Amino acid sequence: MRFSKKSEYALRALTELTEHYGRDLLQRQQIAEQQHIPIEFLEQILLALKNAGLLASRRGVTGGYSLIKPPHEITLGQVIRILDGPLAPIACVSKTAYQKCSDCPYAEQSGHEACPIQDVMLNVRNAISDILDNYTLSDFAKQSKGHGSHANHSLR
Amino acid sequence: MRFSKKSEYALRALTELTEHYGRDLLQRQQIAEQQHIPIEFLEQILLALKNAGLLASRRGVTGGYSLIKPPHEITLGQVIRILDGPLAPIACVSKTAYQKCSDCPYAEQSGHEACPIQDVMLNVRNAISDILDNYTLSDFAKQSKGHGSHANHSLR
DNA sequence: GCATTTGTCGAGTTCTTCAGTTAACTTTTG
DNA sequence: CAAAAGTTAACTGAAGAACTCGACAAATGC
Repeated sequence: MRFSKKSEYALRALTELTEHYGRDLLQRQQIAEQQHIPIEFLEQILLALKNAGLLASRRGVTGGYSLIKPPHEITLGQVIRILDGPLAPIACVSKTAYQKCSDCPYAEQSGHEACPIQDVMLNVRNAISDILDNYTLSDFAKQSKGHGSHANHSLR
Repeated sequence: MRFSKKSEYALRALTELTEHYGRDLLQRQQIAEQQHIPIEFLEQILLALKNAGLLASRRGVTGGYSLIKPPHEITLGQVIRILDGPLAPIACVSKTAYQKCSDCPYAEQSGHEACPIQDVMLNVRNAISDILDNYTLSDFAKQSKGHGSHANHSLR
């Protein structure tokens, strides 16, 4: 039940980019060094984030990447879905990529008796996305600076 | 961010075993047929559950498996950890299998400035285990019978 | 305009895990 | 002792994770 390195690296790279938001461009190499991420691997992560519309880039000697949207509009859920796919722990409870369980004996019978597993897993999915879809990059940056000042609106 | 088939099959097999708790033994084959699980794969799952102390077994012609503990004492969290390992989405927030992030620039510095990622991921981990460690096999069975009667104590 | 520096793109590589299979056991019962 | 069950370990094929490489395209600046 792990997130991939891709997601983790993406979040780390985005914290760097958040700190430079509205100011200057950051180059792959700078990010890679700051965050100890293999540069060629980071490259494809940045590309994915760019294709997803989160980053802008410029080529050439003064090139680099920058956030294209304000940090408080980018949620961790968005980022992780870009790199790892849906958050749901099993496919039959995914909102973004639902798939009927092929072999579950409870799946889609006529009387549509609820699958007990599906029921819990939906709770799990919702708990995860409640946190990750309400936590933005700006929350991130706040915390890494003034450690402790974060409101923690993801847990009651 | 998915649970494995092993975990899913384990939960499905355990619902069968829960229904027979305190009565008779269930054989691999019966479980496999009821739940459409490949029998040889199911076998290693049942073995893992047995080695973890959840099941008893008997060999021979009248053999089979049975729950060794009452269903209300077995949580889904226990089961999933047996087959999939820790629930934590990244290793540095696992209670059962903590590992220091090797490359994270925030990890364990002298002033131990908190890692912002670690902070959110700990919330995620706790949200998941709040659900899975409080949901037992007996909750499961209740729901698959009288669908809808389950108290749902895992979400507020 | 050519060299240098950066990003872009596609493919390849290595390693591990997932999901399932096979085969050689041991134990129990009739 | 044969048949039916569980036990154990090893094996395999496919997929995914985590990088790596090489050729290319655009921007800069002398």
